[in-house]
Amino acid sequence: MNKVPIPTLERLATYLTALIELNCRKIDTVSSSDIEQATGINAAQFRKDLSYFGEFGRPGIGYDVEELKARLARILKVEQAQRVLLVGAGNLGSALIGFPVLKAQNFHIVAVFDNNYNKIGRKLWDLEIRDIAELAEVNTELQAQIGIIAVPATAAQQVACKLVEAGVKAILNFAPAILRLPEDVVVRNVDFGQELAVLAFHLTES
Amino acid sequence: MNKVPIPTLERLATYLTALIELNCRKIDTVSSSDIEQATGINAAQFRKDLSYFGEFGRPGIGYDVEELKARLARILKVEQAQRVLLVGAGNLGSALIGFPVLKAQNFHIVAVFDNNYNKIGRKLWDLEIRDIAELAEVNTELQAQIGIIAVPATAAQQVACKLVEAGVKAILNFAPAILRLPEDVVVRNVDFGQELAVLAFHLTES
DNA sequence: TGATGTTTGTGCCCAATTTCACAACAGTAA
DNA sequence: TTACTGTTGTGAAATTGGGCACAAACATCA
Ligand SMILES: NC(=O)c1ccc[n+]([C@@H]2O[C@H](COP(=O)([O-])OP(=O)(O)OC[C@H]3O[C@@H](n4cnc5c(N)ncnc54)[C@H](O)[C@@H]3O)[C@@H](O)[C@H]2O)c1
Ligand SMILES: NC(=O)c1ccc[n+]([C@@H]2O[C@H](COP(=O)([O-])OP(=O)(O)OC[C@H]3O[C@@H](n4cnc5c(N)ncnc54)[C@H](O)[C@@H]3O)[C@@H](O)[C@H]2O)c1
Repeated sequence: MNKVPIPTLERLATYLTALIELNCRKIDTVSSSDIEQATGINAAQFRKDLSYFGEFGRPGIGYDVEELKARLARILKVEQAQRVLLVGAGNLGSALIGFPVLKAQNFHIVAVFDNNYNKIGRKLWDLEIRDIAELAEVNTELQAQIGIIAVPATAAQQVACKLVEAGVKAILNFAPAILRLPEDVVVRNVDFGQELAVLAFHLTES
Repeated sequence: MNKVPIPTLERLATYLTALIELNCRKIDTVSSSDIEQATGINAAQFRKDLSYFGEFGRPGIGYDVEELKARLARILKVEQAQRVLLVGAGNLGSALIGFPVLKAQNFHIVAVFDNNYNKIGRKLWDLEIRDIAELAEVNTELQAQIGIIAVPATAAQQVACKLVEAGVKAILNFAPAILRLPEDVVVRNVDFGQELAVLAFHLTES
């Protein structure tokens, strides 16, 4: 169970989203082909992905939606609310805080930090923007393990270090910068420019 | 040159970003290991990626930054400005419009659409929010080939169809929905919840 | 009970991608 | 010229990931 491919993890999240949806629609059993229908991911792929974590379904029947949902949530560590720190109360940071889907998936942004004294103390939705200098201190109490970086690229490395000092073990980085951090900290980068570039490649000459 | 792996394309965008940066710093020649240094991507990987598109460097010397930058931009179709349509003038849409990095990478958001009559006609930064009903008409003039979907998941499919009708060939979709579109339309999905889930997986029990 | 139809879990193979390793090339210096 | 250092481009090996296909498990119904 130690060697789970990253693509598998990404798909698990997709399955979970689909299951939450199905659960809302009072559907209580699904087959792997139902999942393919709902997510576009190959049914065999789905079964293989699950097989990394044991057995989940019953041959001839399928999967219990409620149970599968619970087990996937457990695997992805979101059975209980995951606390998340956000650094950077700019355009993107504001959008993230006002993004209800995150909470629905059990990721709770519990604090926002910035270094701009015009912003510190103000409210962003229902959260007060705090001084980045207080990050470590605040997190001794909150004990969040996940951090989101939404500051300019030039400040990203510095902010990442502060997050790590504060005990954060996983970082979602929106700044176009590569972060150099200890081995045991997991980083994922999101780069919109990169996404657009891949799209543009497929276009014919304009 | 017909079968370029997607991961290669993603990395090309990263190289280009790094080269723009290096160019600004007046560095005129780089080796593949300099690129590894700057991007974290293995030097051999870099050379192999380039090899899909011909020869770029000189043995013993390295690569001319200016030239490589220009050639990558050409490959990724961003030598000239790429026009982009945005649908959804909400939290995320606003953040995207106020995001200068896109323009620096030559992606120009040239029109914003919404279906909320309280928003239509208002300005978002320097762009006027237009009625989604005008999408096709507006694009007969603009001829944008790329569209961004930043509307709720429930409206995503419908908006996608409208974009395609308007001539868009590539879509960046931020809504957590799977889009069913003609074969010749390229789609990339961005899902923050998924990114966070992959991060959370690596955490120890909280 | 047995026959029939579904659906899972997974061994196995193939395709895609990454990494290695080295010949070929370019410069430099004696 | 020769020797030496540095660096590319690329076949070939290694690794990784995806999907088929089938035995085994379960339900249903006569
Ligand atoms: N706006 C977008 O749609 C978008 C999209 C993708 C990526 N990004 C990236 O996300 C990051 C933020 O983008 P944005 O548009 O929100 O920028 P922004 O300028 O609106 O906000 C950045 C915020 O970070 C704060 N900040 C700067 N340095 C800081 C530091 N050292 N410590 C704490 N806070 C600091 C600023 O005060 C500001 O509030 C950038 O790196 C950008 O490239 C933005
Ligand atoms: N806010 C975020 O940080 C964030 C992050 C990732 C993904 N997303 C996704 O992006 C999408 C937009 O998020 P948001 O936070 O900006 O939401 P939002 O509610 O702030 O904005 C959505 C906008 O879309 C418009 N709209 C709705 N239906 C439409 C239609 N049929 N045609 C045209 N316009 C329509 C609405 O009027 C509104 O202005 C959602 O799918 C969300 O899940 C948001």
